Amino acid sequence: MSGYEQLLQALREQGHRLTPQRLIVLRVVAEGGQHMGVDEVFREAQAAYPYMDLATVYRTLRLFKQVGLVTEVAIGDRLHYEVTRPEDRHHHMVCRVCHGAFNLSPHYLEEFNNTLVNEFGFVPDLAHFTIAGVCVNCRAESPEVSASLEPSGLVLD
Amino acid sequence: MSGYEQLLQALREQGHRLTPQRLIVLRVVAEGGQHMGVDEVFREAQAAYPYMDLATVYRTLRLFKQVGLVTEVAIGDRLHYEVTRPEDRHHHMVCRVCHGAFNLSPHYLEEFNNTLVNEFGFVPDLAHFTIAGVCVNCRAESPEVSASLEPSGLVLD
DNA sequence: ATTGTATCCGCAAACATTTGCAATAACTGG
DNA sequence: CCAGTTATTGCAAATGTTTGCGGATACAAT
Repeated sequence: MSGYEQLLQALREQGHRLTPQRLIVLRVVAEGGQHMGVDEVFREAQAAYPYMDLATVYRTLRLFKQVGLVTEVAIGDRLHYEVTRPEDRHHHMVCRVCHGAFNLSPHYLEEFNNTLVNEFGFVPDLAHFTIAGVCVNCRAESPEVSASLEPSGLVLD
Repeated sequence: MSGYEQLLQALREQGHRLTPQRLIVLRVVAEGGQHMGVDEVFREAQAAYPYMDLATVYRTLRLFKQVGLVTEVAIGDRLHYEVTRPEDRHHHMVCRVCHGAFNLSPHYLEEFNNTLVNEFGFVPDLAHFTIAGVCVNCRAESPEVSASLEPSGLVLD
């Protein structure tokens, strides 16, 4: 058993089945490198297996996300996916001006996490999350942007 | 000029027009009290003005969100809206088990905000944001939930 | 008031995502 | 290795959301 099958074994332990379609989707997302949109995943998956259905891609990505195999990132109102690598857990800072994505070490959220647990007994899902804002570069180029726009809400499922 | 028109004046200052449809949508969201879904807003708005169109509701809510008049909250994968009241800014903690929504004072995020600005020059949109997790009650009832599920990603636009 | 102009609306069509269902195939236990 | 059980798939239809466009209308300037 090599490559991604190892990852997928985690699925079986949660009562899910290891199908060729799922293997394909995971490989596509993994090899896609950069964050991939649903349509991109579908195209590549279909190339590898012509009968692949869009609904299957949606269902598979949702499953992977629930199980934690992939991480969902919203970049410029489109959803993207990347495989979750336990060794380099990180959060994303996405610039709403240039749509650039930056990584953020989990360390910065630990304190916040502890506060919520201690004060409210609320255990937040902080494993991978994305935070919108304006990056240094874009602030430098157009200083008014960061002040003018009322920020949109931060959302998760 | 009474009530919500005052709020809507902010629109005009940003070059948008103050239409009766927008007035209605804002009033519906405001009087809806609790976070309202798109369909609920549509139904009530249509009751007040039969020609109201779903597309208009979508467009209006998107505009209001951009301008900061309303805040978008994701509760159990459905989007909900509430009017932004400058006096009681707060964040949301949404339980992924019971879908209950709890308010969180901005105070808890200040430190985090400062860290991002100082360390990375990244100015996050933290005005209203939602964080998923498991609340005290649900943790008490089914202790395994909070541990078993790999959390889903946190997402924003 | 009247007119001009760009925004906005309502409608319909496009696009995106989810769901129901019957057939298929993965896993389990014998 | 085989049969039974149940999750999963592919397809099609339902549902949710966005977009194009011509006509309507809010706002500004006369």
